Amino acid sequence: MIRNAEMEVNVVAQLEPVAVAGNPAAETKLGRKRDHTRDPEILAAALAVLAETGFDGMTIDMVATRAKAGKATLYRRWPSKNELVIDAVACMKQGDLDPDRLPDTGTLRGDLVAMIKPRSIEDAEKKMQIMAGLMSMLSATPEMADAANNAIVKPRAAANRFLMQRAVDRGEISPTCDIDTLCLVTPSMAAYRTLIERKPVDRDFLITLIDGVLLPALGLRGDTDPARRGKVAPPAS
Amino acid sequence: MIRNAEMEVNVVAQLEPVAVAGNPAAETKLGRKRDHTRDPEILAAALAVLAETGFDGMTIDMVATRAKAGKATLYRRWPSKNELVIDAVACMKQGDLDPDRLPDTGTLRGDLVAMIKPRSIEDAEKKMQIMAGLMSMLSATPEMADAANNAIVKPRAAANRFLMQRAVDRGEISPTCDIDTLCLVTPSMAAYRTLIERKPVDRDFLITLIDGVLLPALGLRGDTDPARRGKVAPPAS
DNA sequence: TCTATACGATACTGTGGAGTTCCGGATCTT
DNA sequence: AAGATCCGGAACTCCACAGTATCGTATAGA
Repeated sequence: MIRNAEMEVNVVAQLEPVAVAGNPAAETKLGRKRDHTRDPEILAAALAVLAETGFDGMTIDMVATRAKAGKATLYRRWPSKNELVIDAVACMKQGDLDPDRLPDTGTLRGDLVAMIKPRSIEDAEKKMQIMAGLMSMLSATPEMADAANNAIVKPRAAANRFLMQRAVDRGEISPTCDIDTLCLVTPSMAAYRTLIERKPVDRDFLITLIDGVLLPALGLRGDTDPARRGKVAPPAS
Repeated sequence: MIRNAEMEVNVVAQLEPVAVAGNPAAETKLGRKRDHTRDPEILAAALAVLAETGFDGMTIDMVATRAKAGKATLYRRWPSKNELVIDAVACMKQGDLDPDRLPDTGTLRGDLVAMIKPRSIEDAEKKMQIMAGLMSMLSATPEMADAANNAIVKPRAAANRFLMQRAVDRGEISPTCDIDTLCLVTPSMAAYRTLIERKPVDRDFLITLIDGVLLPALGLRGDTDPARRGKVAPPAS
């Protein structure tokens, strides 16, 4: 499900022999080279299994089977299940939220509404499933918590912060607003709705958040007219 | 750590012989009776282990040891680990959030601030740990999801809703406010902060939420914001 | 007192998964 | 071509834990 074939892979343990001075055997590697183009496929398989079964329900065999790889291959590249999962989560950054590609409609509400796309919702939902599968080990493995936070929540919060900051810069909202807190409202409440309430994070819910929480808290009047709800402002440019 | 010794215990499988008409053996039970006063201790031990290790890391032996009970005793009362945990979660309702005992200071801000007590924070933190430990199985076991939602989040949201509704009733805030959404802001963001960000949910954070998110969204001016920004429509009469 | 049962403690069984090892075949370097 | 290393696949070891069985002891009712 990961489309970005050139996804950057930061394998935690590279497992390559250290080039020790005076050790000629370490300088040139003979034999077949490791096919690193398969790393992303394996990590994607790990993410898929993780989302479906959670960390504890996931087995290395499941990942290997789904990636059409051998279990030994996985252990040649990652020293343990833990490190494989940490790597998989860390490598799932997705470019949907680059500041360059964010909407720019001229109003904060237009920008926020324009970010609601079926693709974006679906993507967020899958990330939430992964987060749920990781939850139990976050307290025991801080590296996992950091990886999850950096890959799943921070990018979305950063996008919201960017849009809000731009609204501040053009004078739409007051610079005294607590943007750092408010940009976390949507991710937090979407997570709660998905993981605990088990209700869908659909367009209506997100519009409710924007008009009932975010904009009022920023000193703007939410659009309370149901007839106008969901209308996206015409693209700027 | 559960002080309420009279905690109600809804054992899922009571395991008592059904009094079948015509079966004399089922009517009178001989021998030593089961000591049901120990049920709460066992469930409390299960909750403690659950919070510390998560569901998958928790073993029946850990619970038995902490409860100073034998493993067989646990299996005499609950048919499986799953049912024990469901029962433990369902029985953890705590009376700190009765509508009768909620603060009544005359203003919504006063009420919300008055709910910030060290005891309350500590209690919420432990519940969050339990929730994290359950996360991975919520999707697989709906009964668990319901038990967790009912015992952990719903009571707090209900308390917030009660305070906000009272503010509506006395005309402090507009009845058009989306109270059902706003009463979930604090629990959601506290959960995010605890479980993913791994920062403490302290008094400062909660005050920030109240003054930077909740009150502005309800059309009230937060305490820390000196500038009077966009005004929300006055209460409809 | 006698009997049936609960109790804590401990040993035991069965299963499932992490991690390892080996195999035949493929692919790279020299 | 030859040797080294990778590959997928499968068998293997090791261990932790759910659940069961059995012990001697304690306590309830008859």
